[in-house]
Amino acid sequence: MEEQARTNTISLSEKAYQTIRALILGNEFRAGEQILEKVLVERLSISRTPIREACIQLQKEGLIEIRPRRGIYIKPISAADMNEIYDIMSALEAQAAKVLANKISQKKITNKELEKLETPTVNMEKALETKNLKAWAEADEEFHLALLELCGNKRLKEAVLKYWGQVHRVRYFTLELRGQPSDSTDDHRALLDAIRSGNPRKAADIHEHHRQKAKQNLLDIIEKFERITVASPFC
Amino acid sequence: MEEQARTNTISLSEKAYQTIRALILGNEFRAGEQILEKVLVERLSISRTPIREACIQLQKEGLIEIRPRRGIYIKPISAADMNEIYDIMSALEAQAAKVLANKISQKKITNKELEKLETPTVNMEKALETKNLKAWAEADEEFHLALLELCGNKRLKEAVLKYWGQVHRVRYFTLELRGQPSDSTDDHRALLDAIRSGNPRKAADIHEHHRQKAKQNLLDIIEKFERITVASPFC
DNA sequence: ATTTATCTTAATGTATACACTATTGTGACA
DNA sequence: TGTCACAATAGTGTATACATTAAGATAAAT
Repeated sequence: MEEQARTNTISLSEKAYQTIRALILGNEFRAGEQILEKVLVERLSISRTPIREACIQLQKEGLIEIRPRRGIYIKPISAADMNEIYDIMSALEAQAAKVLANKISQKKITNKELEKLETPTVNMEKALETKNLKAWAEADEEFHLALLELCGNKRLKEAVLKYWGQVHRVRYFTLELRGQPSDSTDDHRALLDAIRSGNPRKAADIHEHHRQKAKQNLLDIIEKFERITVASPFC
Repeated sequence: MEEQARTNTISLSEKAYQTIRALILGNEFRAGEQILEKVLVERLSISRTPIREACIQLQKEGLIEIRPRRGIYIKPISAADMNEIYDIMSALEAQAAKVLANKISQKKITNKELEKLETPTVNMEKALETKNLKAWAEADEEFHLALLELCGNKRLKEAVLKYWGQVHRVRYFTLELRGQPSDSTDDHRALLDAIRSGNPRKAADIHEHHRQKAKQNLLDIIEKFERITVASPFC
C-alpha cells in the first residue's frame, strides 16, 4: 500500500486557498464585489505571496476573476452561466451513472459500496416526509457526491465539484424558493434502481433528465427574481 | 459592442504561462521529468514569481504536478488516465453535439456557421484519399474545435480543451501507430448529417461512439507499447 | 460650471532577500 | 563494510522591497 510522504506542515498558500474558498462558498462576499489583496492579507495575517497564489487557483476554478492591474472580483453567475454549467454537469454525472451501472453488471461493485447511494436516498425520503428542507439538501448532495466517488473517475469528480462550487451561491439563495423536492427524490430512487439493475443507458437518461429539470427550475427562479429586484444576490 | 479595455502590455506571468505550456505540449520535456524553477527562470529570463504563478495554473490544468517542497514534475499519462479523460471528453463533446443539433432545429445556426464543420469534414475525406496523415489529423482537430465553438458553451469548450491538452502528448506519439482513419472520417460525416437534420439524440450517440472507439484504439496501442518497452514516452 | 490635463495616491506586478526543509554527503561507530 | 548521526547544500516557501500603472484628486482653462 503506497503511502505518500506527507508533510504535516500545510503550506500557507494551501491554507489561504482553502480559507478564501470557504469564504466565497459561504457567501461572505457579494457577487461582483472587488476584493483587495490587502483585505485578504489582513484577514489571514499572511503576506501577499500565498494570497496571490491562492487566488490564481480560485480563478482557474471559476470562483473569482483576476483583472490585470485591476484586482480580484467575485464572479457573478448569470442565467446564461447557469445554463452552461448545468449542461456540463448533466453530461458528466450521466456519464458517471453510466460507468457505475456498467461496473454493477461486471460485479465490480460491492453491496457495501452501494449503500453509499442507498443511505442518502432513504434520508431524502425521510426528510421529504418530515419536510426538513435542509436535511433533504444535504442528503441530495451526499447522493451526488457518492455517485461521483463510486464511478471511480477522479477527474470527472473534480470537474463536477468545480462547477458545483460555481453554482453553490445560487443554490444557497434559492433553496427555499425551489419547489417541493418530491419529484427529485423519486428521480434518485429510480436512478438507484437503474444502477442496481446494471442498465447504463437508463441510468444515464434518468440522471440527465434529473439535472435538466433542476436547471429549468433554477432558471425560472432566477428569471422571477430578476423581475422583482434589480440586483439579485448572485448576479 | 462591448470592448474590454485591453492593456497591450502582457504580464510576465501570462507570458510565462503560455511559454511553459507550449514547451510541455511541444514535448520539450519528458513525462515524469522534474523541472527546477531555476531552469525555467534562466530559460525565460524572468524572476521566480511569475514562473511560480504560471506553474500553479499549469497544475490546475493537469499538465504538471507541484509536490510541496519537492518541485515541479511533468505529469505522465497512464492508460487509466487516458480512460478517465476519454470518458469525460465523450460525455462533453456528445453534449456539445446534442446542443448544436437542437440549435439547428430551432434555426439558431446559419449555413455559414455550419461550413465550419463541413469544410474540415471535406478536408478529412480529401486527406484520406491522398493518405496525408498530418493533414487528416489537423482537419480532425479543426472539426472538433468547431463543434465546441458552435455549441456556444464556453465552459464546455474550455473543459474539453483542458483534457485535450492532457492527452496531447499521447496523441502526438501515437499518430503513426493509430489505424487507418477511414472509420473515423465516416463518423464525422455521419455526425454532421445528424446535426444538420436536427437530431440531438443521434448526434450525441454518434459522437459518443466515435470517442469510445478512439479511446479503445489508444488504449490498445498503449498496451502494446508497454509490452515492448519499459519506459514509454508518455507514461 | 464643465471639461481637460496633470499630479498624487494606492493598488497590483515583479524581483529578491530570507526562512525553512528535503536531500545528499561525510564521518564515526559497530 | 554497512549503518546511523549529523552537517552541508540546494531548492522550495514566504515576506518584503521596488516598479509600474490605473484610478482618483486637484487645478487650470474655456
